[in-house]
Amino acid sequence: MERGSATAGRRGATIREVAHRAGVSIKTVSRVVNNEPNVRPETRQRVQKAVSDLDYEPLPAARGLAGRRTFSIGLLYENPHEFSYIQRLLEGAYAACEKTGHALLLRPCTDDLTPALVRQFVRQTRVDGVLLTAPIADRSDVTSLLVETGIAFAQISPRDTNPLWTSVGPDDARASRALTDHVMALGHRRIGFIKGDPKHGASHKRLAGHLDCLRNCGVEADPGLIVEGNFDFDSGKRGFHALWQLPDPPTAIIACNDDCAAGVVVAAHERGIGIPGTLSVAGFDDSPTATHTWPALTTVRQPIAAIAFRATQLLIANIVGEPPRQETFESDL
Amino acid sequence: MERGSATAGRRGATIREVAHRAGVSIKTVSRVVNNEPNVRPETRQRVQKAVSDLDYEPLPAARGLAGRRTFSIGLLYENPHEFSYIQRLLEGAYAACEKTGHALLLRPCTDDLTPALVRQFVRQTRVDGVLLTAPIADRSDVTSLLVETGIAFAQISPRDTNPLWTSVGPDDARASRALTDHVMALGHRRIGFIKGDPKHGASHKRLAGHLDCLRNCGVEADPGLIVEGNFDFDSGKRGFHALWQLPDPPTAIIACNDDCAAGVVVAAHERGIGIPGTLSVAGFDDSPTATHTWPALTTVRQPIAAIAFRATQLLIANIVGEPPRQETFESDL
DNA sequence: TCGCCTGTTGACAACGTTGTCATTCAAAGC
DNA sequence: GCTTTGAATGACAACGTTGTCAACAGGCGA
Repeated sequence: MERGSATAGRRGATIREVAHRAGVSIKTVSRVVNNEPNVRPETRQRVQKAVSDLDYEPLPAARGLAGRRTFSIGLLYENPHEFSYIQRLLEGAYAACEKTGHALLLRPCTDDLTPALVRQFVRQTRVDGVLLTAPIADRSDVTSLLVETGIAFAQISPRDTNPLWTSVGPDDARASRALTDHVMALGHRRIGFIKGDPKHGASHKRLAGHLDCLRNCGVEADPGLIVEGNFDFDSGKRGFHALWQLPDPPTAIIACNDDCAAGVVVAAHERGIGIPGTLSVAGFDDSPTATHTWPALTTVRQPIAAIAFRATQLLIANIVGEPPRQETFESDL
Repeated sequence: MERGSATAGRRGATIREVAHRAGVSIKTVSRVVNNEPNVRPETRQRVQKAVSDLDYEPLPAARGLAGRRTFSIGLLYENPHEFSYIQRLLEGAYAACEKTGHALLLRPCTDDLTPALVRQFVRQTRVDGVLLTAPIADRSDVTSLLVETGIAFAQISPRDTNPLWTSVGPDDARASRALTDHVMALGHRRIGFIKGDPKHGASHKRLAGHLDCLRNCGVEADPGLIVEGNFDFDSGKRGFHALWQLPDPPTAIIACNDDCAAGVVVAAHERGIGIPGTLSVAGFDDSPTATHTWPALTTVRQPIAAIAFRATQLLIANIVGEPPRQETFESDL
């Protein structure tokens, strides 16, 4: 037990250690950290050096207790009836948090997310655990940071599962097999497939499921029918054009998600191609796009909110000592 | 200064007051509140009564400091390139919070939101301030609760502004005038208008702007051309049918948002009506739907992220003592 | 020269909870 | 009847920061 060890351990330096190193009182450190006036520039600089040397970050709980403010903002919003992937995710995660009285802290990211940013987030907020959504769930630099820091996390829809980590996701391969099966039952044999963003594990699993199904049905896969994509509308348009210019174009196209499928539909319309007469289109996600496109897409319903709910539950259980678990959800057409 | 007043003031009861009322030690109260074992059922009950009598809610900061856990979960997600209204809202709010080191706590709501739930949220999380998005921003029961409790808040896209409260929103009336103007410039004179959800201030402002523009152009408004709606896809389909069965149907339809407009487009397609040949359709929001519909909709781009960013900035400024402000953002076609 | 500010710094007591350990009391075992 | 055990309870010290107030130094006007 290295409970009250003075040498800043895993738990991070305290204001007292910073004060000691800078040769000032804790109050002066507090003043510098909070940008208060009446500190000699020279002293201020000395404190700032100590702060960055020790990588000091004030503990929000202590600040809140002493200063009577939490440095947090609540955001109330009303979820419309039809909502997007991320809204469903938030919905599920919040529902699980609410049950146990946990707060849900948001951190929207862009694709230039670095481990340093994650580190800053967890250091600053001191969250008990972190939910990693795809594709962040597969960033090994992020997961290893969390493992090192000893912060619990759960992966949502990761590419690979790890028996040591908590993860929840849909059974993408199975869903994809079912979708391809459905399309083949309609009589299609030349089926185009537009891949999703390679950063997402789902993209690979969906392709694997598709190929699997073709093999099972004794249809030889034509590599030319499989084109790149990245989950967005434009990649659907591009995918359509790539497939349609083939000498022997497909009679059906499966896109890796609904936005992409919508791109296919629009591109086909622009070329005057009848849907579903000449070309059938299917997607994944059951997003609003699927029903708002004309004609409505065939799509796989993914229980996103339920997945996020379960992942959050397992994460919280893991925080209080339960072993990690890996679960999979079924989806239907 | 009623700093350490023993009589639970605005600030809420402490564990000590609960203990006193129940005639036990604070440790026993702690045990009951945390559902720990080894408390006589009778004692437990007595404590629970005191807790509910005093409306006691443990202070997260104190818990966090003493117990070394924060009861909060971080959620990392990557925003796709095209995203919905709420995602843009979160994006903007988070950006402002990040600058000042505030955490963003989420609270998704449904339309049966009660002041009691809001109360519970602010009591439990002790946020410094709250962002109210439309339509919650116009819930006078919610705002008056916050005023009474003395919790700072900012309204995003409220129906009415109040010089005492911080609010930020788009200039809906002006945007609507511009859109109607645009449609009329294309030569349309019989323009259908599908209203938005009456709970949202934007619905009323957009209608007002529309009527305003007609009046300015010397066109008499036909009440039959204005039908009910509620912002969703289905209400667009219903709106279309209502307008199309008129003896003298419109040549253009303006829907109060893009989802609704998408409903119009699909319903028209189902009837085999050419767009934009026979009927023109326009919407609001510049949501993904607008570009993913075929043909692409005319829509008004609303700077949602910027609005949320500014609202959050003003809220934080207000928390530290700045006076409330009301601001408006322009939008373009 | 003597106060009197004003700017800088620190000592110390909150803040409200949980963890640790001691104490009490009743039931069980001999 | 006397110890032993374990459940129930409480006293008290953390936890890491900010608010309050006192102390001190140096500059300035009277």
